[in-house]
Amino acid sequence: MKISTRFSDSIHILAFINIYQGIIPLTSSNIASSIETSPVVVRRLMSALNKAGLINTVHGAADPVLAKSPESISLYDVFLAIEGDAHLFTIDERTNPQCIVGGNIQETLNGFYQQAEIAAKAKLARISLQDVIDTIRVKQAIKDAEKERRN
Amino acid sequence: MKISTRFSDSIHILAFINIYQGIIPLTSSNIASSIETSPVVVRRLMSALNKAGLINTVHGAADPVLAKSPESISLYDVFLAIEGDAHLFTIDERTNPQCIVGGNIQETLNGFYQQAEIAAKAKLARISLQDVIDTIRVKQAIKDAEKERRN
DNA sequence: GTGATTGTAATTTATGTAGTTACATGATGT
DNA sequence: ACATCATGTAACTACATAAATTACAATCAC
Repeated sequence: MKISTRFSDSIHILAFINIYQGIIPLTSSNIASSIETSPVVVRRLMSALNKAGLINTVHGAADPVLAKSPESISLYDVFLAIEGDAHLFTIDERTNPQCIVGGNIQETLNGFYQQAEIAAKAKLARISLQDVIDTIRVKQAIKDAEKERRN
Repeated sequence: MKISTRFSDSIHILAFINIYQGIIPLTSSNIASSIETSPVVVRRLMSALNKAGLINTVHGAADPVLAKSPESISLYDVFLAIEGDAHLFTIDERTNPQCIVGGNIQETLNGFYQQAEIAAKAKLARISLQDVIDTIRVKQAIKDAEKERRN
C-alpha cells in the first residue's frame, strides 16, 4: 500500500504557511486552492498538524503559524503526525498456522520489513521543511529566469 | 498508499515452494491453503514470478521450481516482479501551477521521496529469500522445542 | 482420453481515501 | 452586540484499488 496523498498535502500546507505568511491570508480555502483540493481536507490535516505540535492554529481564526522553525521540522515529523505508525508494507493478518510457512511468515516478514521502513524513515528524518522550501524557491527562481530570458 | 499484500504473498509462495518441494504437491490450491487465499490469486502471482524469471512454471503442470538459488533471489527482486515501479509515497497529480508552492512541490517531493524509497529498496535488495527461509525455520524450531519441553 | 492443473479474463465484493455537506464553535471588525 | 468569516468535526457520498470469485480455454500427466 502506498502512503496516501495526505502526507504530501501536509508538507504542502507547511511550506505554504511559511512562504505565504504575511502575503495572503492563510485560510483553509486559500491553501486548498494551491493544493487543488477542498478546504475541509486542508482543515482536517491542519487539525492533525496542530495536535502534533507542528503548527499553531486557533479555532475560528485564520493564519496558522509554524510552531517550530522549518529547520527543525523533518519530513518524518510530518509523517508521524499524519500517518502515525502506518506501515509502508502490508502483511496478511491470517495465514495457516498449521503450515511451517504460514505459521511463521508474518513475524518473519515483519522483522525484515521493519529494516526497510526504518531506512526510509531515517532518510525522511534527515530532510527538513527548510530543505523543501529551499528547493521550491530554487525551482521557482529557475522558472522566473527562464521567463525573463525569453523577454 | 501502502504496498498491497501481493508482495508478502509472493514471498510466501517462494518460501513455500522451497520448503515443501518434494513433500507435498505444489499446486496453486495447496499454496493457497497456506496463505489462506484463493488459488486464482496464487496463480496470478506465480504467473508474474514466472515472467520475471524467479520461478519456472509449466502451463497445466504442478510443482513449479525456483529458477535461481534462494541466496540469489532478493526481496527487491520479488518487489520488482510484482510491484514494478510502484512508488511507496504518493504525490498529487494536479496542484495549482500559478502558486509558488503548487507549481514546484511535485518535482520537489519527488526528489526527496526517491531518496527514502531508494534507502528502503536497498535494504530489500540485501535480504535474500534464503534469509527468509532460514528465519522461518528457526522460528519453527523454537516452537517445536517449546512443544517438546511441555511434554 | 480423462481428469487435474495452469493461465487469464470478467465480475463482484470489500476496503480505504478523497470529496462534499452540514453545522457547532470561536474569532474579527464595525 | 451583531454580522461575518474561519476553524473543527461528524456524517455521508463518490471513487479508486485490490482481493475474491466465477468461468473457461489451454496444457499436462497418467
